[in-house]
Amino acid sequence: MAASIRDVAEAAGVSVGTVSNVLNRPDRVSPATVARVAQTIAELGYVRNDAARQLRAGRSRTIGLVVLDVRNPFFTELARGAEDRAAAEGLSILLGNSDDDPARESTYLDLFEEQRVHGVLISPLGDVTERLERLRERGTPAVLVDRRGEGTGFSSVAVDDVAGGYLAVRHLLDIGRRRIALLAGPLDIRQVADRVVGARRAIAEVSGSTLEIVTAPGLTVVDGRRGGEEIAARASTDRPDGIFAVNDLLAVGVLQALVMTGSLRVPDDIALVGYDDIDFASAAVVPLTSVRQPSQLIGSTAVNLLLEATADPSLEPREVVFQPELIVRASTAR
Amino acid sequence: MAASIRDVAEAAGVSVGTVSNVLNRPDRVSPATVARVAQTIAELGYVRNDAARQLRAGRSRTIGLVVLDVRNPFFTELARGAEDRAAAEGLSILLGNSDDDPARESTYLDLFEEQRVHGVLISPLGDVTERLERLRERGTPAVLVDRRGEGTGFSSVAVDDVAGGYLAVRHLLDIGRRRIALLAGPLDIRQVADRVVGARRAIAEVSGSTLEIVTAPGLTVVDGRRGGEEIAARASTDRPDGIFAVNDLLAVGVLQALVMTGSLRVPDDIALVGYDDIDFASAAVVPLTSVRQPSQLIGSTAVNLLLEATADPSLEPREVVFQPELIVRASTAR
DNA sequence: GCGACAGAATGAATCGTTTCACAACCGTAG
DNA sequence: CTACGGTTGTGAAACGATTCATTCTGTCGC
Repeated sequence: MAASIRDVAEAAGVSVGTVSNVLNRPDRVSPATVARVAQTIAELGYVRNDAARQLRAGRSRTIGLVVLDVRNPFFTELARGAEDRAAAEGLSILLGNSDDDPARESTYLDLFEEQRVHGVLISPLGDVTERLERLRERGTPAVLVDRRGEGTGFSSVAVDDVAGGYLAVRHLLDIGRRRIALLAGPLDIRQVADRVVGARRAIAEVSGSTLEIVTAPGLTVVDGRRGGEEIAARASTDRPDGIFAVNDLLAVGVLQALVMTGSLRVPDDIALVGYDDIDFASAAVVPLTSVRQPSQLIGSTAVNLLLEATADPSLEPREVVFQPELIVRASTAR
Repeated sequence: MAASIRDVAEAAGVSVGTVSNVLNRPDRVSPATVARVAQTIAELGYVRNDAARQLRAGRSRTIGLVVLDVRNPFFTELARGAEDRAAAEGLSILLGNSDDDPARESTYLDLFEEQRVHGVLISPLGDVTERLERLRERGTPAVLVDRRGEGTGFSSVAVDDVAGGYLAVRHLLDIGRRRIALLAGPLDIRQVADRVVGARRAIAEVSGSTLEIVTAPGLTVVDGRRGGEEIAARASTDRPDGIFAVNDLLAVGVLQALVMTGSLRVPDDIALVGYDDIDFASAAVVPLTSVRQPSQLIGSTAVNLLLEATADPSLEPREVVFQPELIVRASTAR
């Protein structure tokens, strides 16, 4: 039904090989022939069949990316960074959303394996190193994103969450706050735990400062609101003068709780710092100071590492760690 | 390097055809042979090569989906609905984000065409009907999402935005509000215009009610805040007692502006209705009444229409239109 | 006028799977 | 004992692009 390279060859009066050369190495073909073939391609509406191409090449021109949650702007930005970088190499991104479900993660890896994907970028959930090793034996490299490679033997791109936690709390201390509350999510999430470590480090540097850790069951706005309400209800002597919420959703919740009291002002009574710098952070009632991660850069860097590994599989794995950046807004501005 | 079906056949002492049958129609093979082949497949770590499969089949087992904006929860939910439905048919979803850029949209269509995708779901941006017709001639059906098919000859799945606008304003009238302000985004966005039409219809039904249209330059929280500030600054005689914002981001902005005045209360002084029912709507300072669209259902229905069209390409195109649903929360509760 | 040579074009082999016409085998009914 | 139907299994022919060794063509130098 659809025109194949053979049809084009016949119509243009050349061999299939020549048509292929026009498509892939036009410099090896005389300009006149290139023109003629291009013409018939247009006339016949010929479109290359990627499956045949892949079969011959042994691998596809697609990079598989598995993220924990597509609804999280951090990951969509990351995906965007990866996509743009990949496009520059003529590769495309197949985006999978594991949605915090190991079964879904595994299904995507199966799919990628059957597709003989060019490489895999993954922000791993379950224990996938075994799977990834199998892929590597097959010649498909993998790069971990938003997670240190550590002893896994894979390259990785991550953000220094310890530094991020430090930045946030150090900033609160720098503007004169001393009684800091840290609103954390589940401490078994590595990112959360690291940010707490960083916060402790900052506190240790300033004598007379104290850190109180309040844990929330999740990382949503509602969780944040609960935490904020608890804090707002305290006697003023028992209240912190600075709060670091380990992500922006929590911070937004805290902000809502404080604003609703009508008496506590941000930042005058309590200064507030969030994490992730999502769009909502700058659009909150009181624009939120937050710690920004270079999400697009993480994505593009991950693709770079992947390309490196493709070019030379014997290369030692590399661990790239980016430093987060503090974005100061009204919620901590004096 | 990687084991092929031929290697499996040799190792198991059967023909390639038999291995293929074990994989695709195990009922045609004796149980003993199935077991033996399955065993060697496991031993050799054989994984089917999808490219070869596709080449033979003439089309891939993937559905291409192009959305306007992956960061919009409406579309990620839609994608999720499509994905789940597709998975049930053994198909997977290739997700493309056009990001309001016709060039990106076009690039994705190129990619899908080269991949001989099973079908295309698209929430179109530029004029793509010509492209889609070409795909259809090739045997690749397409379904439009979040947009009426109208005279295009393609099936479509959309939401009745006129009804949505009507629902929102009718609700404000039902709770006794009469001076309604409608905070709109750019009126050349079809969805926005339709919601305005629906709002007018509701107003026309209740004598003594008035509708004032305030247009914002965009659809973000910041735009909403500006609009809200303008309204809050008015003399009380000139102030509406109900506001319908054409999306939740605008509504959140309005809410922030009203709350910040400290004197205007929601819903006592002004009731507020949003649109889309994003997560933030229920998590706002005052939980937001909103109009919900069945996003997952739209996605799964779109896949259904696609499968229909695949099964019988001569079928007349169908237009499915879903009705939105009003979710009442505190921002309008008496 | 001849050989050499570069540039251009050819066409067959190959990638790994599915499919389908056919062969082999087995048990059973006549 | 044979013929027959049904089940299993076989193997070769596609699918469409790329690649590479080979052939062809024309030009140039001597």
